[in-house]
Amino acid sequence: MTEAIRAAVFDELAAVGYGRMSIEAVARRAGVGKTAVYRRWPSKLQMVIDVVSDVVGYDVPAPDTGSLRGDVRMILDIAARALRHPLAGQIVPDLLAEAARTPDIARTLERALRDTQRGLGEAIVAAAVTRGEVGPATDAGMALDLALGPLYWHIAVLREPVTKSYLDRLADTVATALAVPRPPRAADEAH
Amino acid sequence: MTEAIRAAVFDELAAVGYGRMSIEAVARRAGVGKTAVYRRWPSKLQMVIDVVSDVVGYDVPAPDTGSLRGDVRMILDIAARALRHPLAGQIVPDLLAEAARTPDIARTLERALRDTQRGLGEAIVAAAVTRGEVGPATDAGMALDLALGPLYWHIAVLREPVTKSYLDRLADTVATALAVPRPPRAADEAH
DNA sequence: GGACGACGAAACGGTTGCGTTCCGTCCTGT
DNA sequence: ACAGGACGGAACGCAACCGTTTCGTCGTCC
Repeated sequence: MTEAIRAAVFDELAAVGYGRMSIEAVARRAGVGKTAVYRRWPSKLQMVIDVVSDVVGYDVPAPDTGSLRGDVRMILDIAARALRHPLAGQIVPDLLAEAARTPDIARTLERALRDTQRGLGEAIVAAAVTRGEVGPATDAGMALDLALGPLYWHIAVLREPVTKSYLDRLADTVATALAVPRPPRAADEAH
Repeated sequence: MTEAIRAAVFDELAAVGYGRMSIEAVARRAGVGKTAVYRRWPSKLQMVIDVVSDVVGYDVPAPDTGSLRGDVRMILDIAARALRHPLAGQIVPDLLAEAARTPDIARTLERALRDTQRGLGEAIVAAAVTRGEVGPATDAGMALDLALGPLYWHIAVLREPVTKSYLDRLADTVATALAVPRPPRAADEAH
């Protein structure tokens, strides 16, 4: 029962988005009376936050492939797989947009994204540091930005297909960029 | 009059999002009767597409600072300035999410983003190639992904402040990553 | 200065969703 | 076998919007 409603929330979110989603429609889709919904959650916002929180409470295992490039490639693969999922691919951008005007949603996504993500980045960079692949001052946050940013941009913004080859090249580039020692600040400030 | 309505569309888009936006609310905000709106556009979708198309018809001049790093930095600055604008920062992610379920919106954004963007990337990379900063096989698409992806990720997804220092480091990293000759494919396939 | 067009305001009937209440049924636990 | 709880369904009054129509008032052009 509760499971049917949770699934219906996802389907409805994907179909019409958070803004247009109505509790009536969720109940209809789940095949339950809306009484059943109101018995569980006091509002649309609370319902969505609860349902979404449940799902994003996954724990991505820190990859350990033995090389920075391999680790980055694995993270890219996991992220790409998630974003390619029809439901997630539709819901994530939607909630992201909604987060800009609903602090509770922003907080939920923040916990989901930033916290789990930060740990991942630090683990990967730390491993690469001990391996001697990158310098000890390497910025883990920047590393993840470099990897996930282009991926998200490609999938969610440009909406172009992401091929294995693209992921390979992206992982290559990111690992290389991080491995290169800080350049001697050639051609500084303005042109 | 028409100008007031256009402005109201933007404000309303930012305030409640495309999904929740109603023509009545737009008319109310613009201080006109909804008759005036319906006289101009047949539907909410057409109205939004028309209004948005008008604005994104800008022409970003191809930067020419004399160095790849400088060109990248300038593009990052322009993009960051645009995304930091309260209206754009709210509206862009919203329309992006809506684009996933409304082909007409997707097409509008595609023209706006991909086409103007592609030209920019190719111009910058071409200039860098003639300067000898990068190899002739450099992928302009990947170059832009590398620059704009992390920026968008940082601003719109992580919602963390983007400092000048961050943009500096990002431009540095991107320029460096592109400048490095393709590595000898060390440690290939799986781990 | 007279005609025409665009305007706002208001109202139309219809739909959808809100959050709540009530009722009759069915399932469960004991 | 019985009691209690959760269920679906229906209806409540209320509000917002839909897209259209009507009407009286301006402003503008010739």
